[in-house]
Amino acid sequence: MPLDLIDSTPAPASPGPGQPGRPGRRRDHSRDPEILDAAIEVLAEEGYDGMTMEMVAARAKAGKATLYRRWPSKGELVVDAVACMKSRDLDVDNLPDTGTLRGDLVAMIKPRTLEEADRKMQVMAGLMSVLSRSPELVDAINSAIVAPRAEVNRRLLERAIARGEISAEVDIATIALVAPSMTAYRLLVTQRPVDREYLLSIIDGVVLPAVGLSAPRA
Amino acid sequence: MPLDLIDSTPAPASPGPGQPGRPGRRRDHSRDPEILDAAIEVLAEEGYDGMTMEMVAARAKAGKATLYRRWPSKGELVVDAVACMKSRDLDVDNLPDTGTLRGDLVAMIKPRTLEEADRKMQVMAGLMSVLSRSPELVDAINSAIVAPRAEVNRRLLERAIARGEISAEVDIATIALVAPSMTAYRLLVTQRPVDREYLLSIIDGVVLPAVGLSAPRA
DNA sequence: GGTATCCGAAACTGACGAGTTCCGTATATA
DNA sequence: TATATACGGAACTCGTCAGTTTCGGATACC
Repeated sequence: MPLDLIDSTPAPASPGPGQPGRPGRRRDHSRDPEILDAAIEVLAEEGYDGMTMEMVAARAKAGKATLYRRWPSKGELVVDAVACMKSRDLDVDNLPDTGTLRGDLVAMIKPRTLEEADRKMQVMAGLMSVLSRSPELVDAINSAIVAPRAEVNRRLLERAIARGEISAEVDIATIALVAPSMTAYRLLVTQRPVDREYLLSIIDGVVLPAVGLSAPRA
Repeated sequence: MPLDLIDSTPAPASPGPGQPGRPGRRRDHSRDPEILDAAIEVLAEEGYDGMTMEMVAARAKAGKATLYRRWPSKGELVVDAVACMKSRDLDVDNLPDTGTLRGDLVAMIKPRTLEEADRKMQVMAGLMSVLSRSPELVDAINSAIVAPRAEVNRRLLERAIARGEISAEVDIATIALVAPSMTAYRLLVTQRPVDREYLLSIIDGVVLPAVGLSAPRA
């Protein structure tokens, strides 16, 4: 394995879109998203080492040369693809408010969301063994996958405190990690499905009791 | 990637230690443990795809040919190595009893245990991207790494119920997964250390509140 | 001591994949 | 319509690694 995910050279004074020396310099970046999406798909299915540039090119109906015209290496393509994976999902500043913490948490369980989380975790799994050698990949994954999940829960918990539903003494930071951690573990480690039932057992069996609430008609 | 981790042929009617046709058939399996240990080490450091048979052989001070004399393929060596990784650690039927759930949980935090869990998680990470293609690897990992961790917590929780310290209504199965899930997430996904402090925040911030107990002088 | 067997080391084979080069074509500008 | 550019596709180089073969040396058994 050529384990330098990223070439250490700090970018050759980026030429930019309009190059001086020549008049007609047009670079068509319109197909970049297709390529990045293809990379994510292959990554989720095959993992970093299993993914080949040929697979990505084929999936994006592009030539391998085109990939190398845009990204200097497989590693950089992957980092870019992960960084561009930020979800079309719910945004953190505009979460629906059901009036109760349990309602808010349960409202997060939607097929669309589950499916997207699933995909992200597959990508995660495929990159796992490479993470320890690539700080930039760790960063990309953190801001695209890891951070958003905990942030949502943190907001919901803060709101519950604000409305007086739960005590301000609870360890929000840690509790916000419970669901993300347990779903990731379920999916990655034990290889079992994260379905509505499992999520409800986390909410009603762990999170709510931990903040001093109880599930409805237990 | 040659993604047939295991050759599908079901073992050719295992010759066994004493072969009939020939008189002097001796197979020295005394160095198998060294080789398996070496495999685990390399696996933890490089991941499945990064691990080469040459690395394992060198680490075990053995010849590559010797490896292939004992295991038919890299995949089978890895499955075997993982299966033989069951810890020298505390056994599940003989857990120290401190008299309180918190005491029991905190007593599990020992450098020795942390370190071993760490190693296991590194191996886990290295195998992650391969898991989806190898059911036998999933099984091996489950019984060597995953199951024991939750089992310990389940026992401690049952004991707490038995002594009347916590209610029998709590969702033991799910709560027993909290610590394993959160430590795995911390280590694998967020790449931060699982130290005493983090473990205490799980115990005092999530587990104890979830079962209706509270941390000492919060 | 003779013999059979297993050992570690090293050379070898074959496949595969990253990255490069080349070529015929499509397209946008002029 | 002429020209330049980037395109997809295919052929190429080159390193690496799984798995095999070969060999000289050590060791247990007779």
